[in-house]
Amino acid sequence: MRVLVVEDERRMAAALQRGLQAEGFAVDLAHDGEQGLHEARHGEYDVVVLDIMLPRLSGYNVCKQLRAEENWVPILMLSAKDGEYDMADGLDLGADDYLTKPFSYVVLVARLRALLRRDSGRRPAVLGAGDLSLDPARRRVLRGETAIELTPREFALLEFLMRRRDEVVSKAEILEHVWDTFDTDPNVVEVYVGYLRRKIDGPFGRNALQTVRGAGYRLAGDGG
Amino acid sequence: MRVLVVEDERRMAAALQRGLQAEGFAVDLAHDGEQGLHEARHGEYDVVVLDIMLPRLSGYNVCKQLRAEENWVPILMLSAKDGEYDMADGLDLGADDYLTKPFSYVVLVARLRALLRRDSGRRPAVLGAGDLSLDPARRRVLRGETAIELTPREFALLEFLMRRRDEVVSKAEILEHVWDTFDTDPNVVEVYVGYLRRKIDGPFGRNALQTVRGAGYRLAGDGG
DNA sequence: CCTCCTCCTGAGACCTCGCTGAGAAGGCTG
DNA sequence: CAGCCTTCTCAGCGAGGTCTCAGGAGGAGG
Repeated sequence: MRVLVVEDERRMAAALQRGLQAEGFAVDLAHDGEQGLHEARHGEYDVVVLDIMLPRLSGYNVCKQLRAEENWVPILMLSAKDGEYDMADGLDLGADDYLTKPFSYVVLVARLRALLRRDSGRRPAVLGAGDLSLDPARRRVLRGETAIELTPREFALLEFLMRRRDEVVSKAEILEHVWDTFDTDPNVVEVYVGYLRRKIDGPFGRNALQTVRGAGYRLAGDGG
Repeated sequence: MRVLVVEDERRMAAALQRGLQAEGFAVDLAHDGEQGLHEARHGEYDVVVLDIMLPRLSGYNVCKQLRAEENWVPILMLSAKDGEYDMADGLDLGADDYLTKPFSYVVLVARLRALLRRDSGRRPAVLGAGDLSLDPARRRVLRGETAIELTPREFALLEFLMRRRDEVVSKAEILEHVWDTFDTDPNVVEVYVGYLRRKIDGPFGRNALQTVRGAGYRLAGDGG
């Protein structure tokens, strides 16, 4: 899941970046309104966290501009408590949610998750593929009744594949969303696909995670 | 435990915040009905204290709206003595308890604790996990028959984990709910988990409080 | 059948995360 | 003020997780 954080205050931006990355998000930063608008337009983000008080172009205007361009990426606005802007205005302009500073970090994460859930047509809380199931909130994976232990990286990879089950996803795409880089050796994806297979395919070789030569990987919707 | 206080009168709001914080609650404020509704919807509160007389949207309507949305967070209503609304109306609308102003601060805390204890009537007064039990009201912890002495911080941590037993909770979440901060060094959580383990795992090493590397901690429902 | 290329995998280096003991700081009690 | 308790910080360590590398299997194309 890719998040764009538009925030001029460096310390706050860095703290958000670290925190969200720890939660498994891929985080990009923009430090003023113009840069933020540019990134939001061209990057493919699942959600944007947008401060209101920004140099060059206020978050208020960034939001207005994006909506005017028919860009409906979910936006969560941040405002200072005594801000000159009323938060209700923010919602009127097309923001999906707002938080007042100082806000709690866990609340931010919870609301981001809520936005992501809402946006994609009320995704079920638990992802499934055949008798394979993954619960992002509880961070749990089951094959039938038995739990499967995954490392953080393995979990992020499986979650990404399950969200796009039956689709072929390229290694570049996987690197971008799960590793948050694009110039890394794609071999690391192969290695982790290998790890995952050993864990999710169970004793008698299913084939949940298929290789599509020259194109990428596909997670079979029936779980193999 | 997180509390949302919706109260427009600044002095009263500030007093409640200070007082409840001293009791170990994490307190957020909202100053009008709309803001309160918004916060209650999106924040993850364990209980909401809701004044009836509010600008923009009455507490009465906030409560009605929340219940209409299937949001069952425990609500304690506050009303002025001569209010136009009857408390019975409040309870009809789905509030869980009410207090008439002027109320005694001690009574307020007691009722909040009561609400948390029953958690809208679905949870027992005493939290349990195997032969581990914790009584929030009496501030007492037992492993089987033998009492365990905990410091306030240790107790708060264990209570939080027991309320969410079997779930994986991140260090950030723990910091948020038990320490009421989010940019603190997470090491303090590790240290306190260590303290707790030494006290609750007993002489021959159970494993009630499990580490989920890269994700957080889980309190096993069977007590280890 | 041979060659090229993609993908798989075991080994191992490296680094991060979580645990722990030591102890400083602050508050409360006697 | 001394002694005790609680909270929190810090630094070192060990285990576990991540990633790189190189060799090999096997499909695709000639």
